[in-house]
Amino acid sequence: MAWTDERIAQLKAGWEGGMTASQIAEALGEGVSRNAVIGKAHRLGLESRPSPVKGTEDVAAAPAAKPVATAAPAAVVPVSVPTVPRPAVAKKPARTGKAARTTLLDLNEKICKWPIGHPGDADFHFCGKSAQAGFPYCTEHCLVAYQAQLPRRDRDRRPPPQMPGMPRR
DNA sequence: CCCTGATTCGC
DNA sequence: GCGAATCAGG
Repeated sequence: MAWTDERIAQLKAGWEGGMTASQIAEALGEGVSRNAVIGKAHRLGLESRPSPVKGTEDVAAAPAAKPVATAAPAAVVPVSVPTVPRPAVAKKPARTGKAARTTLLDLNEKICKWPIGHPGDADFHFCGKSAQAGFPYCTEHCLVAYQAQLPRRDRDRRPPPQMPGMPRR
């Protein structure tokens, strides 16, 4: 897939907004690897977000003039917001703002689909953490979703509440 | 094992 | 220019 202006803008927005390379790759859609994102980010000169592995050192070496550029990117990205349905992700955590929420459009096999809140509510979203391989949820929510069977005598045998209009078995 | 970004290098 | 493979680390 080609790096159109729009996709580059999306990449920049994500990168500067603090999304990880793989998150950006997922947001950009199928066929985009995190390597592609990182490679492109570097070629764009967007470089050097503190890598967990590379030292953001500068300890005694730097003579004071290191402003610790971690300050908020201020007004990040108006991007070129199209008037048409956007494929995914319009998130910009805005650093100090609220966390990026995972919407329906962000979901894929690798993302925890545990719902947070109620559908229809403005703030309804999904867990969004990395799903356990082979499961629809992250480890935390797998623990909730998949529980070991209790011994029969310990189990609550009352029938579950019946929803109105639900067919009876 | 999961993940992170960085770098290399054949295409 | 692109990105898979690899590296190096959490």
